[in-house]
Amino acid sequence: MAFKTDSAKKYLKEHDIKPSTIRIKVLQYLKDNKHHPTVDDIYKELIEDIPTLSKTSIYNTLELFLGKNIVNLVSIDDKESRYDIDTSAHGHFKCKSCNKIYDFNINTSNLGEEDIKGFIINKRKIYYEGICKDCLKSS
Amino acid sequence: MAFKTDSAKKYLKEHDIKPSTIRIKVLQYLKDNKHHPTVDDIYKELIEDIPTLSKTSIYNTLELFLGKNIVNLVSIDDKESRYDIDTSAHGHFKCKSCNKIYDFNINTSNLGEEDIKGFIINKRKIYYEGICKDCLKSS
DNA sequence: AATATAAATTGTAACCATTACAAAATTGGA
DNA sequence: TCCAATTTTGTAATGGTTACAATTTATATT
Ligand SMILES: [Mn+2]
Ligand SMILES: [Mn+2]
Ligand SMILES: [Zn+2]
Ligand SMILES: [Zn+2]
Repeated sequence: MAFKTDSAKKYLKEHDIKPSTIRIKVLQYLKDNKHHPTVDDIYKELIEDIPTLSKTSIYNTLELFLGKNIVNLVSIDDKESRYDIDTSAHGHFKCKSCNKIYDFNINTSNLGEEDIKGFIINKRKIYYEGICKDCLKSS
Repeated sequence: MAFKTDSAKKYLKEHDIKPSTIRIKVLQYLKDNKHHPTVDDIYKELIEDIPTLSKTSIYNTLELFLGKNIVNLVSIDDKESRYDIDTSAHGHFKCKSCNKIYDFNINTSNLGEEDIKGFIINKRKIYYEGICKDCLKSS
């Protein structure tokens, strides 16, 4: 637990979120596990600490976080949603072999957005898929 | 029906797909309706022609088309999958107001993919969301 | 402290797109 | 025509997500 409870409380308050027990724990989990976890990943970990935890609470919390823009939804997986506490602009690469999701930096400024000039762009989602270096090496 | 039956047959054969009745109809629909339809969109239209049509057949056909790389999956909508017969490299913009999905050209060559150098990239999916020009005008 | 009110959390059922799978229908060749 | 392979259908199951009312917890008031 690298991300301390006090930091979590402060962070939530700064983003206009009342720091409840579950919100603090979810935020800590996201800050400590930046590997784009699913709802189930988070639930399975937190149920250890909070035996009464409901999966609905994880959904509620993430929905709240999304609304406050402190997490981003990563829909690179067709089955279940993933969540990313890193809201800086970056792309995601999913390896079809090991299923790992890699972050990579992007430079959208010269991507070329002439066709949608005059549109308001709120979110840019960049999803790549293929085979990662590690998997290529071991084959 | 701009895309003729004979052209559809030829196209399917060229891509190693046996041209069955349903496959031909689905391909024609996709060629004539490039607005990224859902399974239900396709089903609702084709059921008019083929009263015995099963929705499973649409799923089967699209799964086959995906495997043969003649359609792309567009996952910009969180609820249901969309399909695109245009497999050329382009991005998708979804307007949160009118829900229309726009195509736009991209230039991934200067997007910056240094972080995943050495990876095999099979697919690039670029999803934007925001408000389109038309919706901005009428508000 | 006790009470009242609001907010957070839980539990359960429903939703619904997608998948699994076996039965039925169709196709094409011998 | 007969047979086997392929295609298509119908139905049930799956599973992530959502709706929502009940319960619990936090906060404010007296
Ligand atoms: Mn990320
Ligand atoms: Mn498109
Ligand atoms: Zn890999
Ligand atoms: Zn619009």
